[in-house]
Amino acid sequence: MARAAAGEKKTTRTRQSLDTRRAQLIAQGMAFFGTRPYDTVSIDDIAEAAGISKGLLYHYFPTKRDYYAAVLEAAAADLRAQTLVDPTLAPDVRMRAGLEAYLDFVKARGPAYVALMRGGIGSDPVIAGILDRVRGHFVDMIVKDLPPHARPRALRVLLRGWVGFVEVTSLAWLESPPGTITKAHLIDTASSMLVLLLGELTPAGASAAG
Amino acid sequence: MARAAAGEKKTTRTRQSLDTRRAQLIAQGMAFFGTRPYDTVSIDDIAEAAGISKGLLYHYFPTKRDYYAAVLEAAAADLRAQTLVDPTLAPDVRMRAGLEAYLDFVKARGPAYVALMRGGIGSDPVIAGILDRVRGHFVDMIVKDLPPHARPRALRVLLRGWVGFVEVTSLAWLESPPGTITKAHLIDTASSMLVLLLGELTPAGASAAG
DNA sequence: CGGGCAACTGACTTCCGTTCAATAGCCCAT
DNA sequence: ATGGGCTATTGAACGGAAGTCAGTTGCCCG
Repeated sequence: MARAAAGEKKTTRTRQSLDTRRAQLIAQGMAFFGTRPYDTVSIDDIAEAAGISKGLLYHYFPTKRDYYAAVLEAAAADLRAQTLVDPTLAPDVRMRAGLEAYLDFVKARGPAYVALMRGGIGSDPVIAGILDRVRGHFVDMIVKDLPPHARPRALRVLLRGWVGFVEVTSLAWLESPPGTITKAHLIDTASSMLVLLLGELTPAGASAAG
Repeated sequence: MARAAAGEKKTTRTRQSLDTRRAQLIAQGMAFFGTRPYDTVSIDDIAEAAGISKGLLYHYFPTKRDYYAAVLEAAAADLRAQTLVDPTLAPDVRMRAGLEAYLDFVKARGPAYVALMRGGIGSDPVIAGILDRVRGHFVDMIVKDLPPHARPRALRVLLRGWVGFVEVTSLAWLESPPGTITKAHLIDTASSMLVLLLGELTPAGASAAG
């Protein structure tokens, strides 16, 4: 109601399309949540940085947690998109290409990626689900190239472990001083590990049968 | 001030030693943070469950985050203690024993362990540091048994990855329907992976020399 | 037994997530 | 072009939770 000293930037109210605004807010969220822990980022911070009122954020996301989940989901989609490789390539070449794309992605996004993918809010089922699906996606990519397996579920557990191996080495690589280990070495080792892991599984060597 | 209707349970105030109370609060925190996400647990909840006033909790921990960190640290110490193995055993036997102890621990603690170790508050350096140190501890255990390596830092990055492999497979195992994969199979595979990983490193095979 | 140290309390402040009635930019029918 | 309506947008208000502090009381030690 204080209409007195208007005329300065009262009419700055710019109406945006739903998708545009949503995209802006998600980008804003990536910047914040990639830098600071969830509970230290306030809705006011985000609203101010985005140049909108706090209320508007709730027009797009029902809750702070939902907002965070949306941001994380976007980051996950980004990762998936960035690690797509030409499906016509031979499986082993494709795997190395995917691995390289993954490492490039991690390096390019740096700490923000680390922060987001480390999980944000532990033990929230929705959040954990998003991260699980990212790992599941990579497992799918690998399984797609494999001949049918006698124990698909066991296979998936172990492949998920391999994805964990890649994740953790990536983070360690990112945080290690330069010269500690090369990207090529990482790709070589991860590839070998996958080959060896699959080799462990296909023969009758797997002891735990029945 | 309002001393009027006293006499009921006003004198319930029991004075505890610092260590006792602290231990109680940490146990209480494990129960809460193992079940619910960080930001849905209020100090009031914990205080009420512990039968103390909110103010007292701040007498022991300067901040909710510090409290959380202390709880996580305790959980980590617990894990370390539970996975100690007889150092006189042969290295390979010791490794399998450690692996088994780890899996037993995960199984026994179940979801609470998962929730805590998944990180609670993403991107908080203190929290991340605690989890990093747990992984580092396991890497230390492995490295201790190894002959000196030409590239110790690269070795540690990859061993850290192996620990990640074990972590992720453990969680996948825990959450998978029974019969998916046996503990013995997991131990076999993880052991093989470690042997193979070390085999990849020792020979001149590592392409990326420097 | 009484004095004092430290555990303990509870009320208070501040800040943050969430709600909602009111407002105003933009598109469309006329 | 214009005015009406749909909805993006606002800002103020509410409840609740983190953190503070001056005061209180259990307990040990002389």
